[in-house]
Amino acid sequence: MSFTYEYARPALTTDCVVFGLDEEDLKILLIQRALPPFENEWALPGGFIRVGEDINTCARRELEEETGLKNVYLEQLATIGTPDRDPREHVVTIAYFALVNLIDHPPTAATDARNAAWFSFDDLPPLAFDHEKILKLARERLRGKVRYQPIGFELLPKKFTLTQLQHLYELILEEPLDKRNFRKKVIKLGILAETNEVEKDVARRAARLYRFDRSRYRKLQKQGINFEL
Amino acid sequence: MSFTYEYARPALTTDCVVFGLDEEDLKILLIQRALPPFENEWALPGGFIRVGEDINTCARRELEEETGLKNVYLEQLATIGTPDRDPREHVVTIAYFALVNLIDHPPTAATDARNAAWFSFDDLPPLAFDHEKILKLARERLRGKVRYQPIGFELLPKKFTLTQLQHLYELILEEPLDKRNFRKKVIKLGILAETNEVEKDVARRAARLYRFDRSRYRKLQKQGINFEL
DNA sequence: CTACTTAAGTGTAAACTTGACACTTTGCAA
DNA sequence: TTGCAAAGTGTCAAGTTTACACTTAAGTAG
Repeated sequence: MSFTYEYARPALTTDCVVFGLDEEDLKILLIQRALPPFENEWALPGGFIRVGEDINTCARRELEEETGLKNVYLEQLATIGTPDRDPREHVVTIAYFALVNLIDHPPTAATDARNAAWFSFDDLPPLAFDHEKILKLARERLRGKVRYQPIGFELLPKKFTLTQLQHLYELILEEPLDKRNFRKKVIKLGILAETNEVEKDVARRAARLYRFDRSRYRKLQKQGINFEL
Repeated sequence: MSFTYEYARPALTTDCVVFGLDEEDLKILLIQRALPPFENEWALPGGFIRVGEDINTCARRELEEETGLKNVYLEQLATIGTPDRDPREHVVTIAYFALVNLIDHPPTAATDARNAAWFSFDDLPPLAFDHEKILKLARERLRGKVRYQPIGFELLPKKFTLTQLQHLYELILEEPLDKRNFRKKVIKLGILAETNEVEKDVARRAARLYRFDRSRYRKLQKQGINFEL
């Protein structure tokens, strides 16, 4: 079967930059391509949009098919339509970025048999197409986003310590933050709720666990905050 | 001539929300459709992407073809791909927003023979497709943008008064600002250069004219600012 | 059971920023 | 010359930001 149109059309894809946080680092989820072009090279998960399919649905579908991830936080990043970005033909791609909690979605769960793997942002393999450019764009967006929207719900486990949260911000902003000032500021935002649990299995004083206050978090996500430190 | 593909493809268009500032109001540039669907209705300027054409180039080309505007400030807004947004078939559109100075591009220049016209944002005709939704999205983006990027270069004439600049901010934010505080804040940003000219032909004390310091302006546009008032 | 290690947790003061607020000056026109 | 309309200007109190260091708690090793 084939499809005929009066005018030539570029092909349309979605690609997804998935950020995950583990104990140590901010990571990116990549898949290894099974087919040419760029066979065996690493690439962002993504694929062709089907007619009649909403583009956000497509991004989620491709993500699940290729990496097993679902129900992730997904946001449109940009659309890239440079004519020569795919050697086959003119392919326009809608880039997304996703935030997932690597502790609930550990590397193994996504990796098995699917050839998907998590990479540290600053230890990436060469990437297919212009995916490195898209990845950098996503990285910048994340850095920008953190200044006017709360981030963390999506990347951290349900319960976490203030140190973990600070560490996340330091990874995103790539600068050290002052512990006391960070705590003052983040507590004043009112998005955190103290639990009466503490960390387990640590060879030192255990830190108190917090969780996000979902409704307040969503509200500030809409309103915008001002987070500089 | 026709083009055949193995899989069905959505069509791809660009649409552009053009904001213009005149003495009184923030305006939007619309065109009246010559062909079905939505014949004779008002719509955002835009059209189909050609194979081999970069998408940003397409947005500029369509804007110039339909409205005569060129060399405007253009930024990607979002890509919308709801399958039923066009009654003919699945059309994915890449929405842009543009900022132009209505004093240098007066309505007449764009309107002549082309059926393009400027409308006040809160006095719009019914719009074709989902263009009203796109327009609202652009309006929100503009309101958000103003808080972390300097805006004005693109919308104001070369030389302008502080009152004009304040008026622009009041239009975008839809709230009145305090004159003294506004001036203090905007001057401290360091993006303004005093000229030694004043307004002409006003029946009152003439205000001093300012212009933007281009390099400082661009720098802050990249770095981001924090503008709340 | 003591000492050590490691990170948790906590407060203050100075500098700076924000926000509220009202009167005088200027230039033209009547 | 008087009136009008908008330009232009400063201060103070409240709140925010920033820099900075020691004590507490919990587990581990000797």
